Amino acid sequence: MSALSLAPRALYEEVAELLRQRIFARELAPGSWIDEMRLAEEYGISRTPLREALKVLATEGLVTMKMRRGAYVTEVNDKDQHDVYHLLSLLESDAAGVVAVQASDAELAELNSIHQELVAAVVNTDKFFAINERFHMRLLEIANNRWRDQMVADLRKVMKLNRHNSLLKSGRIEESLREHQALLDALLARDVSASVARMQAHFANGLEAAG
Amino acid sequence: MSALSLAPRALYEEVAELLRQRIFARELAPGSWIDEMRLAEEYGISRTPLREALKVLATEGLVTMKMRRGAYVTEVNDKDQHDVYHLLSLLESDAAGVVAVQASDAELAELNSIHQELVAAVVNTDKFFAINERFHMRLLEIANNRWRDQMVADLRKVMKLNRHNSLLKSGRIEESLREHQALLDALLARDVSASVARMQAHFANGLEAAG
DNA sequence: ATTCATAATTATGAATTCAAAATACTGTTT
DNA sequence: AAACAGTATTTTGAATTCATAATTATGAAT
Repeated sequence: MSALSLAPRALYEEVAELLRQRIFARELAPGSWIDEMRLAEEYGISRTPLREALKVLATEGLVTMKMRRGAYVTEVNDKDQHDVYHLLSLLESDAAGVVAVQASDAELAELNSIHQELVAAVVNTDKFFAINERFHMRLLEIANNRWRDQMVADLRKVMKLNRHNSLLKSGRIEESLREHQALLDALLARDVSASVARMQAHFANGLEAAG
Repeated sequence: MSALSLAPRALYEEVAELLRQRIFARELAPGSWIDEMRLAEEYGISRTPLREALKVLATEGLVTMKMRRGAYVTEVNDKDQHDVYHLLSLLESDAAGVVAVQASDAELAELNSIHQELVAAVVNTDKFFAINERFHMRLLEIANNRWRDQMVADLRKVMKLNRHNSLLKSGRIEESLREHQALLDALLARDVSASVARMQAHFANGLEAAG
């Protein structure tokens, strides 16, 4: 009904983001059919940009196109969940190794400062999650590989499809904090293999918690 | 002009594949503008499925969409080349480790038999390349992670954008064969860390050759 | 001749229209 | 009541049309 805000991004990008949010919120449930006409009308747009957005989501893996029967929200089973998590662990721990070697002192100091924020936010779960996310993202940025950034972003999106989506269980805050501290120590010591190992351990524990 | 063959795949997929081939063949050169109307007319289709295909390629990283000025073939600089290669090495060496653990004896035997074909094809460069590709692909399949398969496929596409695109220089055939042999030995011994290391070495040498 | 303003052209982004396939519905037969 | 055939409706996929932004061409002024 209501028109979308004037887009600095292309309309199909805007729509893709809206659909992602609805998929992550499970408003569009895994396995369910996506009603193009209904959504186009709801957003007050034509099917054309909506279908373009669906094709983008299909390439990202969030949506599955079935020939002559439209788009469906991808169902992510336990094995998929495990496989994706494995790749995230691989990519992010490699990034940690790169950061240990390549980061400037200023960049390491910045990671350290984000970590201090994390320590301070230990009482506030939501804030902790947000800062934790920022720490991981900033580490990736510092590792400076836009292709990995893209892949990690896509994989994290897929992880969000799962009900047990959080990469960080609320019961593990203190434990997670210790793991972060260990990672940071390794980074500041510029110890590559230790940095990789600490990040791997962080992920290994996270998966266990996620079941 | 001439219509496309009746598609078992969706038309936009078909078109995406045709465009990929033209991009890899540098008929559509890096940095160049993609003329929608011209291509649509050439393929005898409308702009609609062509534009859908372009959005898919944009999500894959082969094409860059510029707001209100259309699609451009992505330019891959030396750093991109290096970054992508790094990720391929990471993903495929991890896959080798997984295969060392998880593969059945029959699957390892199959890899061994492909390797024997490789040995036999050492005199025929084109054949060697093809079999080498098959070895890598089969190893990934055995590692059994469809998300990694997709990522590796996309990264290999990006590698092809570069002029020095081959993952295997012709001067390195014998050397490459020795690396494969070492990898296979590690796999057959089910030695995970050795398998990972051998695959990493294989990639490290390949990049050096690629300059 | 060069710069600038304006008009004409072209290309993009998105809506609309259309054809064909898939699905749902209806009524009949057993 | 269940199964089926045939029809109507819905939905997809793709072509066409349309509005607007960007580019190019034209011409006037310096």
